[in-house]
Amino acid sequence: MPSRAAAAARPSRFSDRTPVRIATWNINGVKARQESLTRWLEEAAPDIVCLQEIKSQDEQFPAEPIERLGYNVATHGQKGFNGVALLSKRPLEDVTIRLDGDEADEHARWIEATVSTETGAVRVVSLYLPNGNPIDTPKFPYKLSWMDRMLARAEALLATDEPIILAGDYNVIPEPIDARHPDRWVDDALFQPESRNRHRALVNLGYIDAQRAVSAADGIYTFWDYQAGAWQKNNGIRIDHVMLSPVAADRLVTVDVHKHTRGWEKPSDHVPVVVALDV
DNA sequence: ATGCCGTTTCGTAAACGA
Repeated sequence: MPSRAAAAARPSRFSDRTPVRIATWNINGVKARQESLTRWLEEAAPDIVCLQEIKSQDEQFPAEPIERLGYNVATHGQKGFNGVALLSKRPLEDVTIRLDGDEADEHARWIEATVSTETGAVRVVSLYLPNGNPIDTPKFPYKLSWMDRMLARAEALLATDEPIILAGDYNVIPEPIDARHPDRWVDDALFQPESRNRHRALVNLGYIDAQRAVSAADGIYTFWDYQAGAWQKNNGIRIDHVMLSPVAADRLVTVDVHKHTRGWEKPSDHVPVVVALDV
């Protein structure tokens, strides 16, 4: 009676509701990836999607084909690069953009919204953390100050009762096991102690790395460079993360990396990460 | 290794990414 055994093994804290599935995906250009995005939305059917690097202004964002699949759309774009978006089958409420702490920062890297569920509501953030390379240029201190601003916002969000989901391209390799060849990243902004320490500070605030809550395995990657046959050699890194507040982590059911999309024609260099929450 | 590849832009070379 394997099915009965599986049902009995299900932790009792989970309900019989269908979990809410929340995804993050750096699509590296929403217009270039329009077909892939539609295909993936149809096959994966996530409830909420956090997109990064849409590389599109709000007016140019191809919302219609996405809305036709039943999604509401909120974007925070800019011309040429950066840009984040939220897609949700349920309405996106109280949408806010930008990260507090630097009025002069014009980069489109942060969008928040509340989505109501059967039992309450969740606050979801789609974030695109600065790359920071090369580290001997102003780009690296910009990354670090941006992370300090993120930590302040993350802490403020914990004061609410709602489960918080901070999902996106963090451009941080948290640990050596998150890279196929960690030695090759020692001079890179993604693997600097200052970057990793700030990511750990997010954990110390109480946020849980959803992937690490379900698996301690190495070899779990979300990005493979277009160059030098990185995908063919499985030379990957794990830099796309879903960070959950304690209340959200208590409801975590599964985490899946949709690695197969990296093998599609004209792929993004990142793949989606999908978490299921019983909320 | 100032390289590799891919997207975008007042474009056909340069900026940006990781």
